[in-house]
Amino acid sequence: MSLADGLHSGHQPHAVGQPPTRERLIAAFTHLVQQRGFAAVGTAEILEAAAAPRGSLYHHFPTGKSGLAVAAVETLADDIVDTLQRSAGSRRSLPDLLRRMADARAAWLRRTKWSAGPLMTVLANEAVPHEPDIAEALKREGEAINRAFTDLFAARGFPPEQAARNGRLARSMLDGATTLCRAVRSDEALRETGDFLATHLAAPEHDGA
Amino acid sequence: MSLADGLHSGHQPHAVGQPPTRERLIAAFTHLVQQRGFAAVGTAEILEAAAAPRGSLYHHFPTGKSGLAVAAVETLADDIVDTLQRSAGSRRSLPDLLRRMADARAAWLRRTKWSAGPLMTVLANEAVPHEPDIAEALKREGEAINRAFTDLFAARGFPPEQAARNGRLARSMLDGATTLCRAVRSDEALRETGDFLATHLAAPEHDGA
DNA sequence: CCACTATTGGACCGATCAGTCCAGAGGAGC
DNA sequence: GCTCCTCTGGACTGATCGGTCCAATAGTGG
Repeated sequence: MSLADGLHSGHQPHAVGQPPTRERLIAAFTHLVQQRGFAAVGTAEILEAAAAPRGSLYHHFPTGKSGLAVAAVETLADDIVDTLQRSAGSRRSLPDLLRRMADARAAWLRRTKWSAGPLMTVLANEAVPHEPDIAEALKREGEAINRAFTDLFAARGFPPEQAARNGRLARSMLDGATTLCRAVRSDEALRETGDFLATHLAAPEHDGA
Repeated sequence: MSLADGLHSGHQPHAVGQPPTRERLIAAFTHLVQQRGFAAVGTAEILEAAAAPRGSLYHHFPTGKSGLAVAAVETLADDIVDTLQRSAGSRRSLPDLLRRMADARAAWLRRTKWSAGPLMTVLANEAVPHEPDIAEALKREGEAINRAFTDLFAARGFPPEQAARNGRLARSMLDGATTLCRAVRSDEALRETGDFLATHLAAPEHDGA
């Protein structure tokens, strides 16, 4: 339901080489909200960035801005889960994979000059109490991502319970370090987190619970 | 410069038993922004919660909402640093202290029904790129908190470099778990993080860097 | 070629936004 | 008691907000 579902009936009147309006809206929303947050980004700005008229937004997302947010969260979470599944099936070692995740985030922060944060983290910090649809999407997709992390650890030989725990820990450590790095404008915490994940979370545990 | 600095000259015309306007504004701002974010909270709402007229806001904070945010960040960070310093001087063990921090956050999230996040995390996720004053306050106060965490580890016998690293890791893990718990509306990740901090970060390291 | 429907384009709306301005209130120092 | 100055109270403003509405457009199946 998230990608290229336009095959149930004809009619894709967008210029070739350009993604259809719905996807341009999602991309523009994601980009802007990652930088400035949900409430601070107006629909006019999203529309302009997506080069779409106002009517299109409310055609594709009848519930408006919050519907767009839900779609953006779903799209992004699908991407993340896909990437994690591909990682789980790859031949790389777990320490290597975890360190690469931290490195990738650090590189992203540096590239964007610390101006962008992870979409779901950004939304979780402002939309939880008063936007039920977004809160539900965050919960649902967040759990899906946690499951993908769990599978990653399980595929490397961790027993189910430990895999689930370490998956949650890895995710929250990466997100926490990302936010801290953003606040302090330094990638130090992410580099340390990568090291720490690789050396302390990646090997099946010796001690008990 | 942050508390009870009204002694340079007379004139505190507020009703006894009620904090002065400036502090009521900071408290109202902090409370509201922790729940819904900086951009989503309007000045009118802050004013109403603080029972203050509009003129007072721009009297105490000539730069308006962002000046209020800076003061709120400074006030809160001072509190956090104080608490950490008191912890460092206490007789409690480091594992105990770390676990208590995680527990305290979990209890707070449960009490607020997952509707509140840490002020600095909330602001870091929306205000960094386009509000230079707030960004600077977050950087400055964030580093002060990191230093307080460092001192806590150093006071328990960690060599300086390890203390700094573990301090940053502890902070980012706590913040990351808090955000994740908020998104998923469960305190599981925070409880696991408390355990993990206590068992893996609290004892001076055996292995090299 | 004729509906039909999905999509676009944009005018328009009331509400709300952050911020300005200034007239007083009222304690403090002389 | 007069002056001074901090602080309050609130009317006001232009801009912008998210959302509604509908006419025009343009592919598609019949």
